[in-house]
Amino acid sequence: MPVTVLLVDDEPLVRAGLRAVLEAQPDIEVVGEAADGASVIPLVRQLRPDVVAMDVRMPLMDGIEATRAVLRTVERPPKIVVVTTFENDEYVYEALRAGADGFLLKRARPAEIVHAVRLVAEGESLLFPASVRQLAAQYGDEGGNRAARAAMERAQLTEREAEVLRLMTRGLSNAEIAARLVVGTETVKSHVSGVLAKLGARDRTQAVIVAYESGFVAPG
Amino acid sequence: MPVTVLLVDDEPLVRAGLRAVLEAQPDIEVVGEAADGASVIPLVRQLRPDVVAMDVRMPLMDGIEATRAVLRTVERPPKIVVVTTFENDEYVYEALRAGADGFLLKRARPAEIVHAVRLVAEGESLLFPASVRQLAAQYGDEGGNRAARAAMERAQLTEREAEVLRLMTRGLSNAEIAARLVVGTETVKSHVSGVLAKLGARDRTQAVIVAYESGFVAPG
DNA sequence: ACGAGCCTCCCCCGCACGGGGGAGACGATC
DNA sequence: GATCGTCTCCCCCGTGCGGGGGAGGCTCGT
Repeated sequence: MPVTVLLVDDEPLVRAGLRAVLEAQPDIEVVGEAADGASVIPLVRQLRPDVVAMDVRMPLMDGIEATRAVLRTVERPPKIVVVTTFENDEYVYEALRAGADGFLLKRARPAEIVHAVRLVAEGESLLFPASVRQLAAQYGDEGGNRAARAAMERAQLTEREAEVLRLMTRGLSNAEIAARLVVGTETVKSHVSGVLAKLGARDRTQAVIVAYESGFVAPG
Repeated sequence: MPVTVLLVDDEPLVRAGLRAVLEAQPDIEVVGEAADGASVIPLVRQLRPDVVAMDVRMPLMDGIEATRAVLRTVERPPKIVVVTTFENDEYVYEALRAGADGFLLKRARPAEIVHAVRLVAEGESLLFPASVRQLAAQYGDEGGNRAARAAMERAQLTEREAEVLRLMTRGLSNAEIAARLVVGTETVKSHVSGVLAKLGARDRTQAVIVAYESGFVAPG
């Protein structure tokens, strides 16, 4: 069975572009389109797509609220890929926090867009795909994954969270961090959860990766 | 209660040096010395030290075998710090695989030696301590943790293990790696275990750290 | 023909991890 | 005084993770 996709973008041109790219694939099928976030939920219920490609900046209801709404109200919700123009779009981060499964740059090459859709359909996170890394390098990012760096910058970790993250990047367990900071393990878990949520990471390993990619810690 | 330490080194001079450094601390007590690996086990049973500072290169029984023997035959075994002269001592890696809790360079500054003993006594791993990082940088290591790099070089990962590690550094879970490589999750677990053992890492997070520190993967 | 190494998959098991809640204390801000 | 954010700690709960075994098939080299 093909991967079914619902496109959500206020610009018809973008929708057409995405449709052309995706429909060129035999295993991907665009089952619907929406021009604003408000019409997403009924369409999702009706069409039950595997993946929703959602613009972040839209009139009426933006991609963040739409993502939240879909995940909250639809059972067995689709995977949501946030589509954006800029790496440094602060809305992307909010959308990821809201539960989106990844993000996609509009200027990405067709093959990368297709790849991204397939990956999230398989249930993978798109926070650190090789394609994004290459893309970042391609557009003149010298050292450090721009996406990861943006995630860190806008994460606004508290002092304590930053300290916990630093210890995570040293390979310490929650219990070890607790001992080091002279607090309870529950407290550390609390901070770790905050770090994961703010970085859009699924587990401590991904958080450490973001830390390295963003330059929060430097190897060597 | 103070941290009790057993010194194991064939050179009396080194033992004296370690003793002098450690005994200068009010919370650390050297409870015994051994000149070779063979006499370690009875001494550990008798003295029940918190930490054993063990040379890797010794006559009769080297630090690797001694480490293995202690961990296998003694219940509630002490923490074991492997003492070595060179970062690139291949025996160190073997000792870590055998279950040692960390390693220590003989040319480390006294404060760092003391720090290391305290840390392992607290139950922390000494694979990635800041002191070692600083030390590596101090001795002209440009970019990349020398210890981590040495670990990677001598790990001799198989092709499959290297591929799995690469996917780990992209933040993928075992199930996701399995899907990507089209194998079972049990297979992935098997490879992950191999990677962890060979790198001397406790969990996938530490493995990813070693990968970054060694230059196995480069951020950006 | 035999062993060595690698890849593959299986079992059982304990536990750290992370999600989802809630809650009290403190300081800053309004 | 009230509100907000931070830090601290607590509960329950599911599961991914990693250790410990084992085992079969494969290729390669002797």
